[in-house]
Amino acid sequence: MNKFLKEFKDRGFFYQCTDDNELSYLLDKKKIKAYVGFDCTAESLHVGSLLQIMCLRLLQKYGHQPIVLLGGGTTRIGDPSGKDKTRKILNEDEIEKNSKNIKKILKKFLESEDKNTRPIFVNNFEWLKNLKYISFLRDIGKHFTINKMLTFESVKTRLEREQSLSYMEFNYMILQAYDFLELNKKENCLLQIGGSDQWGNIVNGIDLIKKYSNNQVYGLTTPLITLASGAKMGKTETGAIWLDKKFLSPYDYWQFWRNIDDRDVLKFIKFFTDLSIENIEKIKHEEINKQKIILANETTSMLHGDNEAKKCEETAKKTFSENSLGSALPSIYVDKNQLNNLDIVDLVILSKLENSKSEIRRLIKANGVKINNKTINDEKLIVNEKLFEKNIIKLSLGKKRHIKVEKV
RNA sequence: GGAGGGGUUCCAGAGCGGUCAAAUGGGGCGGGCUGUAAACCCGUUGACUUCGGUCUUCGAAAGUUCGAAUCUUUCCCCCUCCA
Repeated sequence: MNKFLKEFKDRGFFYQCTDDNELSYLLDKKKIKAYVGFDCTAESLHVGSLLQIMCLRLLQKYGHQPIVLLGGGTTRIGDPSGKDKTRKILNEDEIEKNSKNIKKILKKFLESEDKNTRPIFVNNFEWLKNLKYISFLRDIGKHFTINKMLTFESVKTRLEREQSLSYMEFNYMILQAYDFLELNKKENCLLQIGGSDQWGNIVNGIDLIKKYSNNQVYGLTTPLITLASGAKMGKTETGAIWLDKKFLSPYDYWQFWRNIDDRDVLKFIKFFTDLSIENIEKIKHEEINKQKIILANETTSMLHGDNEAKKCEETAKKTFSENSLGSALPSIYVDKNQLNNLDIVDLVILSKLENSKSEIRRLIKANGVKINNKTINDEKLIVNEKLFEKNIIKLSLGKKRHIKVEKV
């Protein structure tokens, strides 16, 4: 088997392929270009997209060139796959802003000195915006049959549940197929990789290319990742695990990985780090918490850099083992003039760790709020100078939520 | 087109005129145990509060009543069966 494909499988990335053997043969024979599409529905990607990013890194490792397709055009339509409702349509400015920011994030993972593996960024709005309806129907539309389109999972479920599917959304799969065709023509892209929910869309593109230009291209999908607890990857109770530090601090990102369920750790090390399979075999025998720290360090340094990852580890050690403060712990700032006018409940509100005063009062009653590691029992405690140590307060909610309060 | 069943707090799901901010389970949060894990145990889980209470919630609106999640009317949405 081709080496890339072998590692792809060894790491657990593999779910389905349109033609295993042929693809393996092709990859042995030449360096190819392969693409993954990213939605621009939010300003940042979250860890739910991380597996796809890792796929592209793996391609680079074996000398292939990744194409990143930003869905600036298709996001204007909205992918109905896996959704039971039409989602709200974003306006053009938002989509533009999102695609720029997403590109910035992806660069952190994919930037390369080698021009043969340097990522090619494209935005499908470039070609979708100029489509002429009549000629599009004649050239592209004729290759699609409604009969077949109706059998696709995304369409079928909507129809079965009598949830409306607009004609606009119905066209999404055609546009995605067209993207592949366009990339095949422009860049000679031969492979599309995506999550298992994208299978239908990918196959459509392959069929279209076959019919349109008689070229053979391939599709490869990754499994849907579920956590040992049964929850979906990337969404926690407190919110999505964003990749942009504007939305989630490196420290919190590090903590997310540090807190992964025991049963998921090795799987995730394979998924989300660059450590070699042989190396991972050795790590297997390490103590579980050490494994988690490796996972957290590797993932954080890939996104935020080595230095930041080290700071996070150090901060975690200080916070949890030494009851002190580390540099990576997120801070909030309190104006000197506000002191004495602020009670403990207000302070927690300011910290954004909680946003309900009732909840904070409840927490205080349950011994869940600490200042400088001392449990607070008085919900009316006034925040004054005395609480600060060198202009800093360590504010804790429960065992895991900590923040620095700095006086300015 | 005809006949029924239903929309309840984050989710599932009870309540069917006052004792209902609404049973129970799940999830979340806090505490305990531990390893910043899982499992388990305990507590808690609408908002605000001067801790006396106050305000908003049971698909939407209007009504009956001293009093409505519970009754009536209209509307919206889902499900099942028959044609």
